[in-house]
Amino acid sequence: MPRGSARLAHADRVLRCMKRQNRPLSAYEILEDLRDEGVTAATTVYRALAKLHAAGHVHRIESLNAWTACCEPHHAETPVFEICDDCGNVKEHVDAHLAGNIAALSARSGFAPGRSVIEIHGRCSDCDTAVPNA
Amino acid sequence: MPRGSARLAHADRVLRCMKRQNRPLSAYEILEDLRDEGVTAATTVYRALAKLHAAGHVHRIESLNAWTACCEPHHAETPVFEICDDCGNVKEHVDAHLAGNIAALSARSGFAPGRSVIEIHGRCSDCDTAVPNA
DNA sequence: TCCGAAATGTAACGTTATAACATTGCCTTT
DNA sequence: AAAGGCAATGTTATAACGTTACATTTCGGA
Repeated sequence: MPRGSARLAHADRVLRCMKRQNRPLSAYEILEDLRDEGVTAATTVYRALAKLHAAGHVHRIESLNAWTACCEPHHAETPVFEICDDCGNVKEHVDAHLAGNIAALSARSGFAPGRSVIEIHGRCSDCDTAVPNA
Repeated sequence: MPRGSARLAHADRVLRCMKRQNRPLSAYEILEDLRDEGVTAATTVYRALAKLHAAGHVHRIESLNAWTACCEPHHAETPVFEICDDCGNVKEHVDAHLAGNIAALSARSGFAPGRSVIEIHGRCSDCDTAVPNA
């Protein structure tokens, strides 16, 4: 492995790895993917994910204990994930209506909202078409 | 511990334990709480939680890896949780607007929605009043 | 060149969840 | 009463996910 160019690059490697997939990856799956690129420890992956997450480049899917690349840098918006329980594909949305609902609900109950987790499980159109009645 | 009445009761004990708290508990916290009531293994707690969850008596808070008692048996509705990151309190809501917008979003994208996870982190009114600018 | 901050590695540990299999108590049938 | 079934529980081990602590390496700037 190129020892001289190893600096600053692992976070990039992690992000590239995630973008190669269209499904959420666990930190340990990323680790396995990147072993031959010189990443050897879970710690490194988690540190990279923390940085990428802080920078808005990746999201954590709470209901899967897994991580996915952000489709693009929409900074403050709350993402909505549609998760196909069949093929594992995840699609990211930003929906102003949903965000408004959350704000309204919080306002009614006197709650000061911060980050929101919205994850919809189900079947994507491909899988649903393939096996309509499952 | 009453060996004769130990049968069939652990799920009830777990539920009672959860209702004594107004915050989500991890399975291992429940286990510690119930050691002196004769529950000795994580497996038992998880089995009880699975049954209670299937029956709609408890919810899992995905973003906390923890569990909370259902406020009341609203069966098919998607619950919305407001989670105070300060005091740990969790409030459960049912919001028809949110549910409707999720359905609408899914319809637009051809996704067949099943269960949804909606968890709003922030500060409850009590904590927000106590320390308005934190 | 030397220093310090940031990145990484290593190892151990903590937390959450499940698998595999044995055991116990209760209930029904005979 | 004996036998058998069944569901709940226990025991043990392990998988999966995540963090901590500390040493080492590397890079960039004074």
